[in-house]
Amino acid sequence: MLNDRKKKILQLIIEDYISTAEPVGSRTIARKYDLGISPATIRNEMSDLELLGYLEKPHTSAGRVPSAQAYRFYVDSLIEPGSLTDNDMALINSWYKERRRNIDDIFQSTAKILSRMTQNVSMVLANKDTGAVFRYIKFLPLDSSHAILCIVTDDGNVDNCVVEIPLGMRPEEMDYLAGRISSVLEGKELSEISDELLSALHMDVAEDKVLFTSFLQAIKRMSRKQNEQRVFLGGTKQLLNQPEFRDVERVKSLLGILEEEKVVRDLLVAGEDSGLKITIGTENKFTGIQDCSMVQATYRLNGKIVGTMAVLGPTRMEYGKVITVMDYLHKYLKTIFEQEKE
Amino acid sequence: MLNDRKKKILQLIIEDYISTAEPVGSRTIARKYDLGISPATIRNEMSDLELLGYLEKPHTSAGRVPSAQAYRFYVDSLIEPGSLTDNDMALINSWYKERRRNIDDIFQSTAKILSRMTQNVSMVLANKDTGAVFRYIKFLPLDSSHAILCIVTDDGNVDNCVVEIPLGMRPEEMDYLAGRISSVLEGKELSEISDELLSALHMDVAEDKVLFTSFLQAIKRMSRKQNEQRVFLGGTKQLLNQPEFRDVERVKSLLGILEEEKVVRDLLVAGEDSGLKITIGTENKFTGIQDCSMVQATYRLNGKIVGTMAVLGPTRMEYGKVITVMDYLHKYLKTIFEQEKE
DNA sequence: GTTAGCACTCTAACAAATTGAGTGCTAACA
DNA sequence: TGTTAGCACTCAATTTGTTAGAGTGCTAAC
Repeated sequence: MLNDRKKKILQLIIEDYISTAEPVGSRTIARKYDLGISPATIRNEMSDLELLGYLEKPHTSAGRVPSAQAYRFYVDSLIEPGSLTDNDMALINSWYKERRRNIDDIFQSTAKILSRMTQNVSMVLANKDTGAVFRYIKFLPLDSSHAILCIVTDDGNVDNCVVEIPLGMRPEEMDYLAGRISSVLEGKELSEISDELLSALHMDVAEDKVLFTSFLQAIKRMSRKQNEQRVFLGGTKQLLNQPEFRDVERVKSLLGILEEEKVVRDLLVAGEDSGLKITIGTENKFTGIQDCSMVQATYRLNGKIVGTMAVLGPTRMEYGKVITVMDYLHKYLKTIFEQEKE
Repeated sequence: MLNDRKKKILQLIIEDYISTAEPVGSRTIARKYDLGISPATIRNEMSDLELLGYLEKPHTSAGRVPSAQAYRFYVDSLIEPGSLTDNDMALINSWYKERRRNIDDIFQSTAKILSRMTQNVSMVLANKDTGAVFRYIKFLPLDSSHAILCIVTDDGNVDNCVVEIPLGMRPEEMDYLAGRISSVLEGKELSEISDELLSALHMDVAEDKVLFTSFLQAIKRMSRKQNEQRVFLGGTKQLLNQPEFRDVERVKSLLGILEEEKVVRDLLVAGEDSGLKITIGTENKFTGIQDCSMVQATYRLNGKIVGTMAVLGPTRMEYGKVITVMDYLHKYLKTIFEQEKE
């Protein structure tokens, strides 16, 4: 185990490196932070820390740089939970208010805020299965040959599509049909409306084939939408602010990965189990981001995963800040979602 | 006026520079393209072209580079209309099919395709005012204290929101209210439903204040959505492929501009009048992109502007290819929109 | 255990030398 | 008169050389 002084020195080196991106030398530590010991002593300690695998030298006469192991130790043992400044909180709140018309806007804002606050790329995965329950369908007349089919769920969502009215069908007949379909599906969760159920229904109302096909498509679309996971990215531009990404090639390769929605989704899903997950460098098994770190937080509502958010950046990342921001966003979202459900 | 040989040489220089991004020297031209004249002769011609303002020298002993004037001449007189390869057309068609669920997806795909085919940033502005006409509103029951307010327009769009039912109000009363509002607004274009009209309506039904406010919000939102212009960007990542943007600072500054949706919208609206508009370098009056060129095509349906698409990149741009691609997309969209309207 | 002193190392920054692509001019040629 | 070979000249880019500075590791003294 490291003694207190080693810990302290290691912490200072890590934090200095995080903020400057420059290798840290013994004199820097002695000058900047008053530890009451001379550079030579610090040098000896650093030499030990290097031997123990916590520090690395880019070359003989540069300062030292934290290793992945050092970051791991840092996030596990050294980091102290911080809190946001009032200013930051006010900023976040105002950014959320900027544009909030539907639930997707909230996720989009979260991604944006996360990246702005951390100067890194952010990813938000929204699980949409809110367990909405089918209520009824209804046909609204449009013109002589078309009607609008509305599917109403108990969360107040309405999906609709235009359907053609079969020749000669009267409004009462359509209402009757709507009633029959409704009574069968009433109370079912959208996600549990299976193909079997629908085809059973089909037998029942087979006479009105055209109309039923339209209905089938609409309900399927709605249930798909319901189960859909959506990915929101934020701050891909922020990458360019990080000295690690001064090199255009590196930017390109990372952006290439982020462009593949499927990859991002897999990446996020892989880390969903634990509440807060921090992967440093090669701890992450996805190729292409193994020189990056990722902090991911998954949030649940009544035990169900609602979404997960992550920050991706160079291993030299402000882990403390990231965690603090995520924590705040987490709480903020919680309030919003609970309020949404009433 | 330029004689044929000068034209030919200028064209070769421009095209060589477009494809290599390197200043073009007299020997290169003589070697690559068999004009039957020696480098010395070409040198004399180039010297003339420089005097005439078509060529510029980065420095004494580099080759020469086309001036803005040269590009202008090129797009006006030298460029010959090309056509897409079968391969490209197949690619475009498949990309369009990839994801097409609603009208926005089409615009998004257009932006994506445009950027992929041209290796530059693309912008698509979608005007949404389709001239939809108000038909009627309808309340759908949800639970004892809530209903869903649906606003139906003649194009088959339904906007909906959950409203609270005033205590003690019976369904018949709500239907009556819906009928009254509907009869006043029926047949009006959403964009012409003014505040005055709504407040006049308010006088009329003032007794049901809570419900009416909800309705007001919904109709306003719908009319806003109707007039909304949406901007779709594509291929901001492509920037990094252009040698002109090897410098991270330049990338940052351009991305900064593209991030401001309002700026992009203004930029696109400014060039909407003409069918095809090419601005080269400082011909564009917007600051920040004056070292870029922009090719913009505006498409109309029945005389009304439906949208406009543009490609933004370095002045050294494959104008011919860009125009060809846009032309194809234009035709493709036309088919889709006409089919959409039936 | 701590520290001052010092030789040693290695990069980054700067300067000087070299290379090579390209031009402009001139004189000769068809 | 238009074309071309030849040659001196220019200038950025590359290479090579030099220096300064930051940092280390070791040793000996405290």
